[in-house]
Amino acid sequence: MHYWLFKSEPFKWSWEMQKAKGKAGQEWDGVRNYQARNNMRAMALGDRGFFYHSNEGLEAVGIVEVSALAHHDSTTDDERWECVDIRALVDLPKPVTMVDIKANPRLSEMVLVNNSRLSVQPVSEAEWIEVCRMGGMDGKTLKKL
DNA sequence: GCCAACGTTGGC
DNA sequence: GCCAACGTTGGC
Repeated sequence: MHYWLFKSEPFKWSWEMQKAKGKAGQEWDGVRNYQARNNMRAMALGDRGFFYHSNEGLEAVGIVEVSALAHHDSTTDDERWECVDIRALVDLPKPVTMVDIKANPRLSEMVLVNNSRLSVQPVSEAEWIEVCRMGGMDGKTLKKL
Protein backbone atom coordinates (compact mmCIF):
# COMPACT_ATOMS: atom_id res chain seq x y z
CA MET A 1 0.00 0.00 0.00
CA HIS A 2 1.17 3.48 -0.82
CA TYR A 3 0.15 6.81 0.61
CA TRP A 4 -0.58 10.11 -1.12
CA LEU A 5 -1.82 13.61 -0.59
CA PHE A 6 -4.49 15.29 -2.71
CA LYS A 7 -4.71 19.04 -2.68
CA SER A 8 -7.84 20.98 -3.45
CA GLU A 9 -8.93 24.54 -3.02
CA PRO A 10 -12.02 24.18 -0.83
CA PHE A 11 -14.03 26.79 -2.76
CA LYS A 12 -13.57 24.66 -5.87
CA TRP A 13 -13.84 21.18 -4.42
CA SER A 14 -14.06 20.75 -0.67
CA TRP A 15 -13.88 17.81 1.67
CA GLU A 16 -17.60 18.29 2.36
CA MET A 17 -18.32 17.91 -1.35
CA GLN A 18 -16.07 14.88 -1.53
CA LYS A 19 -17.88 13.27 1.39
CA ALA A 20 -21.23 13.97 -0.20
CA LYS A 21 -20.16 11.74 -3.08
CA GLY A 22 -19.95 8.84 -0.65
CA LYS A 23 -18.89 5.42 -1.87
CA ALA A 24 -19.37 6.38 -5.48
CA GLY A 25 -16.29 8.54 -5.21
CA GLN A 26 -15.21 11.22 -7.57
CA GLU A 27 -12.88 11.60 -10.51
CA TRP A 28 -9.86 13.68 -9.45
CA ASP A 29 -9.98 15.66 -12.65
CA GLY A 30 -8.43 18.88 -13.77
CA VAL A 31 -4.81 17.98 -13.06
CA ARG A 32 -2.58 19.41 -15.80
CA ASN A 33 0.81 18.67 -14.41
CA TYR A 34 2.93 15.71 -15.46
CA GLN A 35 4.38 14.97 -12.07
CA ALA A 36 0.96 14.93 -10.47
CA ARG A 37 -0.39 12.78 -13.31
CA ASN A 38 2.49 10.35 -12.99
CA ASN A 39 1.77 10.03 -9.30
CA MET A 40 -1.83 9.13 -10.11
CA ARG A 41 -0.68 6.56 -12.67
CA ALA A 42 1.41 4.95 -9.95
CA MET A 43 -1.56 4.52 -7.62
CA ALA A 44 -3.10 1.16 -6.82
CA LEU A 45 -6.68 0.42 -5.84
CA GLY A 46 -7.07 0.89 -2.11
CA ASP A 47 -4.09 3.21 -1.73
CA ARG A 48 -4.78 5.82 0.94
CA GLY A 49 -4.40 9.55 0.80
CA PHE A 50 -4.90 12.73 2.75
CA PHE A 51 -7.41 15.28 1.49
CA TYR A 52 -5.76 18.67 1.93
CA HIS A 53 -7.32 22.11 1.64
CA SER A 54 -4.98 24.54 -0.10
CA ASN A 55 -5.26 28.32 -0.33
CA GLU A 56 -7.92 28.49 2.36
CA GLY A 57 -7.61 26.31 5.42
CA LEU A 58 -4.16 24.96 4.64
CA GLU A 59 -4.83 21.73 6.45
CA ALA A 60 -5.28 18.02 5.94
CA VAL A 61 -8.89 17.33 6.81
CA GLY A 62 -9.67 13.77 5.86
CA ILE A 63 -8.62 10.42 4.49
CA VAL A 64 -9.55 9.02 1.10
CA GLU A 65 -8.91 5.83 -0.79
CA VAL A 66 -8.22 5.27 -4.47
CA SER A 67 -11.40 3.73 -5.89
CA ALA A 68 -10.48 3.62 -9.59
CA LEU A 69 -7.15 3.37 -11.34
CA ALA A 70 -5.87 6.14 -13.59
CA HIS A 71 -8.07 6.67 -16.63
CA HIS A 72 -8.64 9.45 -19.11
CA ASP A 73 -9.68 12.76 -17.55
CA SER A 74 -13.22 13.36 -18.78
CA THR A 75 -12.87 17.13 -18.55
CA THR A 76 -10.49 17.32 -21.51
CA ASP A 77 -10.08 15.84 -25.00
CA ASP A 78 -6.33 15.93 -24.56
CA GLU A 79 -5.22 12.33 -24.26
CA ARG A 80 -2.25 13.19 -22.10
CA TRP A 81 -4.30 13.84 -19.00
CA GLU A 82 -5.46 11.06 -16.76
CA CYS A 83 -6.77 10.82 -13.25
CA VAL A 84 -7.88 8.35 -10.60
CA ASP A 85 -11.14 8.29 -8.66
CA ILE A 86 -11.06 8.71 -4.92
CA ARG A 87 -13.66 8.27 -2.20
CA ALA A 88 -13.83 9.72 1.27
CA LEU A 89 -13.22 7.31 4.14
CA VAL A 90 -13.06 9.28 7.39
CA ASP A 91 -12.48 12.73 8.81
CA LEU A 92 -9.28 13.39 10.63
CA PRO A 93 -10.56 13.90 14.20
CA LYS A 94 -8.69 17.17 14.14
CA PRO A 95 -7.28 18.81 11.01
CA VAL A 96 -3.50 18.93 10.68
CA THR A 97 -2.37 22.33 9.48
CA MET A 98 0.57 23.37 7.36
CA VAL A 99 1.89 25.20 10.43
CA ASP A 100 1.75 21.97 12.47
CA ILE A 101 3.51 20.06 9.73
CA LYS A 102 6.26 22.64 9.31
CA ALA A 103 6.79 22.71 13.06
CA ASN A 104 7.37 18.95 13.20
CA PRO A 105 10.99 18.01 12.43
CA ARG A 106 9.88 14.46 11.59
CA LEU A 107 7.97 15.89 8.65
CA SER A 108 10.73 18.11 7.30
CA GLU A 109 11.10 15.91 4.21
CA MET A 110 7.42 16.02 3.29
CA VAL A 111 6.74 17.06 -0.29
CA LEU A 112 4.09 19.40 1.07
CA VAL A 113 6.86 21.37 2.76
CA ASN A 114 9.46 21.18 0.00
CA ASN A 115 7.36 21.37 -3.15
CA SER A 116 4.16 23.00 -2.09
CA ARG A 117 2.97 23.49 -5.64
CA LEU A 118 2.63 19.82 -6.48
CA SER A 119 -1.07 19.01 -6.23
CA VAL A 120 -0.83 15.22 -6.01
CA GLN A 121 2.05 14.05 -3.88
CA PRO A 122 3.52 10.88 -2.44
CA VAL A 123 3.60 10.52 1.36
CA SER A 124 5.96 8.07 3.07
CA GLU A 125 4.59 5.53 5.51
CA ALA A 126 6.36 7.23 8.43
CA GLU A 127 4.88 10.58 7.42
CA TRP A 128 1.48 8.99 7.02
CA ILE A 129 1.52 7.57 10.53
CA GLU A 130 2.86 10.80 12.01
CA VAL A 131 0.22 13.02 10.39
CA CYS A 132 -2.54 10.59 11.38
CA ARG A 133 -1.27 10.68 14.95
CA MET A 134 -1.18 14.48 14.94
CA GLY A 135 -4.73 14.43 13.59
CA GLY A 136 -5.92 12.64 16.69
CA MET A 137 -6.32 9.26 15.04
CA ASP A 138 -5.93 6.45 17.56
CA GLY A 139 -3.81 3.44 16.70
CA LYS A 140 -6.76 1.10 16.43
CA THR A 141 -8.59 3.22 13.87
CA LEU A 142 -5.36 3.74 11.98
CA LYS A 143 -4.83 0.01 11.64
CA LYS A 144 -8.33 -0.50 10.32
CA LEU A 145 -7.79 2.00 7.55
C1' DG B 1 -3.29 40.85 -3.04
C1' DC B 2 1.60 39.95 -3.45
C1' DC B 3 5.21 37.47 -5.09
C1' DA B 4 8.48 33.41 -5.12
C1' DA B 5 8.85 29.09 -7.10
C1' DC B 6 7.92 26.29 -10.52
C1' DG B 7 6.32 24.47 -15.13
C1' DT B 8 5.49 25.24 -19.93
C1' DT B 9 5.99 27.39 -24.31
C1' DG B 10 8.20 28.87 -28.32
C1' DG B 11 11.87 31.40 -30.86
C1' DC B 12 16.34 30.68 -32.18
C1' DG C 1 18.23 21.63 -27.09
C1' DC C 2 18.78 26.05 -24.74
C1' DC C 3 16.72 29.63 -22.35
C1' DA C 4 13.85 33.87 -21.93
C1' DA C 5 9.23 34.98 -21.41
C1' DC C 6 5.14 33.95 -19.67
C1' DG C 7 1.39 31.77 -16.86
C1' DT C 8 -0.06 29.47 -12.71
C1' DT C 9 0.03 27.88 -8.11
C1' DG C 10 -0.28 28.48 -3.41
C1' DG C 11 1.78 30.11 1.00
C1' DC C 12 1.99 34.23 3.31
